[in-house]
Amino acid sequence: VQFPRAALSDRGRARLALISTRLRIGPHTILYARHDPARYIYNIVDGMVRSYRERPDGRRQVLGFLFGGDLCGLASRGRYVNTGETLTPVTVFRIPLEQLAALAAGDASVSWGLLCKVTQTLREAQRHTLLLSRSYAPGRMAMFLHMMEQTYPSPRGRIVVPIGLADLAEFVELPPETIARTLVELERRGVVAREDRRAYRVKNRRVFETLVAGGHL
Amino acid sequence: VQFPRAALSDRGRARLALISTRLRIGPHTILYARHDPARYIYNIVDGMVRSYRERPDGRRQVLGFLFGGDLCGLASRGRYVNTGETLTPVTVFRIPLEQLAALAAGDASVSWGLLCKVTQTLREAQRHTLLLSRSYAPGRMAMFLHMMEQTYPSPRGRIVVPIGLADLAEFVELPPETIARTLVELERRGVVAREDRRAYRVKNRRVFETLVAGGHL
DNA sequence: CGTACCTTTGATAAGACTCAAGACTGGTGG
DNA sequence: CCACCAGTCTTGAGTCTTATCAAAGGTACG
Repeated sequence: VQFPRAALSDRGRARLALISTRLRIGPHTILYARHDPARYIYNIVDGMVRSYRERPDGRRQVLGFLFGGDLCGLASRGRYVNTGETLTPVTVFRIPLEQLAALAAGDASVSWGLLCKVTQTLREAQRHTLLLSRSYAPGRMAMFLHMMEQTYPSPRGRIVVPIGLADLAEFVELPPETIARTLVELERRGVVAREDRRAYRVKNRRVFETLVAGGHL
Repeated sequence: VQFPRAALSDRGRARLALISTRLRIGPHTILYARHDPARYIYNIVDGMVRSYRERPDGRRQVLGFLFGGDLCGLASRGRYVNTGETLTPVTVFRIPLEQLAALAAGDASVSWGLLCKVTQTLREAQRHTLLLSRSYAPGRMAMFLHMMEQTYPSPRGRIVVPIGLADLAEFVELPPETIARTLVELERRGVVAREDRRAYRVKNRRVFETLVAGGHL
């Protein structure tokens, strides 16, 4: 599937606006929780949200990072399947699920728009799968940076990672120690440079791409 | 998002039937290839399809296994993003993308139906992510069996794995040697038993669940 | 019966995880 | 302005798992 990034019709957009609420939310706030009755879905305008599940051992399994333009709050049989938590300050449109369903059932342009969004989310999920499939830590980190570079564009080749090491660790599914070590290693080898505590720059694009593609240092 | 598994309206279903073609396809056949112009999407009726990408080093990165009821042939900007290949003999509905788009743009029930399918695919992708996030091999294998058990139901607790070791290896992203070793180990510990070359049975459900949940042997 | 492929086993080395301690940061209050 | 504190990040040493290479055992098919 997919599909022109066909915009909503004006009428559809107007109707959506009628039922949705714009909210500003602080960092590290739960938007919705797994197993809770799903009443809203969220369309992110700006900021970074993570979607995760709790594991029996208390650790978190991160399913994805979501950014402006993404939809979150997926549900199955009326319950949220994941938990959504803001990482940075976030602006969202909160859309009541029932009204949305009613709207979408009658307006093809609305359900079409939703379809495009979900499709996009699916592609994100597959990128994440790709990331996890790289078992070599430097490769996985390179892929993460590559992902941030594309998803969260920033001027002049700066790669901004607006989150802490622990959050990052859960996303890439490596212990924080390994992350730190690996970043130091990448820096030592001249592949990337650290501009700022939370910003990097690719110094050797060739080696970087090799790592992303699956090569070893 | 998600959404009653709302059936298509009868009218929508009839229209879909008009434009789609039912095909039977042999095993190990390419349905569609990454980067090719996307002309069709496929609704699987029966059989098993894998969606993958080629890596620069020639190995395959499997994005998912697809079964009856799943939709495949996702595209972006008019090109397939993954390659779809049958593993077993497969029955599919082949639906021309352009006609589908036209239909969905006008018929909310059709685009709604698509939305449900894609949402389901997304959940599958997230299950796969969950699988890969388990870095401990026995845990990953347990999770794979668990997944096959749910997705591909079979009588009396038999877990059928209708594919070869090499294909399996690409899906779970472990070398075939590790798979073999791990399965032998699981058997030796009495967690699962091998009924047949390609069918297993859980012998110790408690330990099995522990592994799925993230515990170690 | 032989051959080709798939699966299993073995030995080795590389890499990642764990636990633990040390450095750094940013923010607080004296 | 400085000292302190809590949290975050980095480094170190050792253990364990897994990847890799190589070869033997099995199986299916001609």
